[in-house]
Amino acid sequence: MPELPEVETTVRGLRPVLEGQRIERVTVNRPDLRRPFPHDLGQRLTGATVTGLGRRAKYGLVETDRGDTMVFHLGMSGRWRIDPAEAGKHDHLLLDTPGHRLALNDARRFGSVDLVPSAELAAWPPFAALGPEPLGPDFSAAHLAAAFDGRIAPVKLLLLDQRIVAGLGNIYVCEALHMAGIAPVREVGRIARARLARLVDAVREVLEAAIAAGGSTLRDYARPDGELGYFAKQWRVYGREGEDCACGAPVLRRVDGGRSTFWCAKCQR
DNA sequence: ATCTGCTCCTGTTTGC
DNA sequence: TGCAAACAGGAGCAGA
Repeated sequence: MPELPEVETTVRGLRPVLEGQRIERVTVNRPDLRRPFPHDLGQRLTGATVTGLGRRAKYGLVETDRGDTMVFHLGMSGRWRIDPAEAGKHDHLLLDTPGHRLALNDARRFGSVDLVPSAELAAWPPFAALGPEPLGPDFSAAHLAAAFDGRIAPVKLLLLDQRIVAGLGNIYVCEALHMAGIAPVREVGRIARARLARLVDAVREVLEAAIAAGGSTLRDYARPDGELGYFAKQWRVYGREGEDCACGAPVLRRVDGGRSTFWCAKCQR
């Protein structure tokens, strides 16, 4: 599942083959993913030179010299294939530069591609309400305390709220809560400040470890170069229902609205 | 404003 | 063996 670390890994993988390159050809094999591509995507990208790559939350950013930024979201199954040996069944968008072919492949089509004037990115509706980057300076215990104040929702739910912190998904929220010793169902308004500080540290630690490992994988995530990430092996609770936590107690799983939560009732209170 | 629950999509895994 | 149901889940939205 591409969460922040996987998107960061993807961007880092794309940078050497895209930065400074001219997009000579754009092929749209299918005009939409989760929502339609911009109708003039090909026209606006063809001939443009990529001036930089970046990331905001779980979105990848491809900035061009035309004043546009292509914003992509990988959804659940999205990945960029670099110089694929053969056409993939779900290669929805192809970008050809003088040296490489890039294919955006997304079997489950939960992803998106948009073209946004670079100067208006911050005000672009999907970005306008995003919270701070979890690896940035504005994500702190004080920030969480303010965001959680007076609310009764379970902490896991609010950590998934991109308006509070931008970039966490189901996997890393489960992992960070375990690392911080906080139960997923804990009401946010009843978490002591010191524990929020631990949570902030845990979020940063788990994300940085995942980026260092090259991004996680479940089944269908691949790095841009096609190599599978391997951080999955380091998960403490995610996907480990019934196995022993490091403390010896079993890892538990519950499902809310079709979404799984993994935790240890002994370590997390 | 907050919260719950549903929808989208399809390849893979699980269960009978 | 074969087929159906479950499962993965980010984001957006309706409705209470």
